[in-house]
Amino acid sequence: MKRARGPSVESLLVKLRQAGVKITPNRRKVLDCFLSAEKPWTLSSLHVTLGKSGDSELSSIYRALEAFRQAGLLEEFRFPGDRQTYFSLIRHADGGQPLAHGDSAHQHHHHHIVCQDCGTVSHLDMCVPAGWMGKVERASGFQITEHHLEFKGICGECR
Amino acid sequence: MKRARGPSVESLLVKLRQAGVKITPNRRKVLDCFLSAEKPWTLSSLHVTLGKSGDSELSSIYRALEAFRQAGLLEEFRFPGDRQTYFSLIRHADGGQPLAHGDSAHQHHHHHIVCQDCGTVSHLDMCVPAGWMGKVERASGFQITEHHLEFKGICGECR
DNA sequence: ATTCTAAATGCAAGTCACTTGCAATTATAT
DNA sequence: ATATAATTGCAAGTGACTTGCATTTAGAAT
Repeated sequence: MKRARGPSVESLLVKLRQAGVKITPNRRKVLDCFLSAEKPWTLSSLHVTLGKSGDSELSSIYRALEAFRQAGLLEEFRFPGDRQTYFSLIRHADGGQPLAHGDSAHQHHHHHIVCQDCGTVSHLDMCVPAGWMGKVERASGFQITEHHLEFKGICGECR
Repeated sequence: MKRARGPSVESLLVKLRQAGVKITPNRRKVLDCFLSAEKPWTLSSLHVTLGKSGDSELSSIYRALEAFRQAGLLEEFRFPGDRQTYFSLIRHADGGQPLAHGDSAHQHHHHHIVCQDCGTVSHLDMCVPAGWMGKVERASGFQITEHHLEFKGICGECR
């Protein structure tokens, strides 16, 4: 599994401040989860983790996720057949700074891949070829603003 | 929007029979929805449609969808931020016949694109380049068995 | 450091989209 | 025509959020 450099704590806190999001002890703990573990989190997994040590309320975590997402820190995604919503830190192409506005279409140059045996979720630091995206736009007549690509497969361990 | 030829009624009924799925009036109506409308259906949209004319029970439609999916007729997918599960007929690459077993990884050569303004869902009869999928496998160490790609954008009408 | 005020929290209750249990029916094979 | 495994209708249950509201608190302004 590849370890990619994510955004710094400071840049995230600045973003939150700018969005008018207050940093409470609970929210700091939620943020730390995302910073410390190279994996997508769910509302439930955060609640299990933070419930023990930090006894955070489910609804507070929920609202923290919403606030973080609206502030542009998190992206959400799902795997087909899975009821839960996953969240992970948005890692910008330049490794920490936000891209210019309007480039949102290709902002997240990574995707997710989940092992169908052990459930491990791995990041994939590559994106579909830009030229292919152009083909999609021409073929569909749509102007693409977002795309979500998720993989299932069998990881190296399980093979 | 492109109109692609889907599987024939007969081939679908054969598949269901083979899977031990009985064809009841209700299930026939569900199947007809998929055959008549070039769009993904949800449990709820089918219930609204069939509730009026055919007064089908929600749970029966639910179980029909499950049976159809297990028999290999339907695929399910979701759009991030959308709570509902969508279903659409699996349209094989050759336009009606199932592919050889083992080719499931690249069986569904189409994806979906939803307009963020009007909500229209359109099929996209193309798939990521096979060479790129190979790159993904090498980069991740995973053997890919499934991939799901959904787009959001602005359709020709809304632009 | 103290005050102020918009935000966040805890708790409880509500919503939505399924999902299941079970007794009564019914599509199919024989 | 009969047997029987599948399906149905109805009701109840589950999981994952999502919201309302009174109370508390982070962070800005003194």
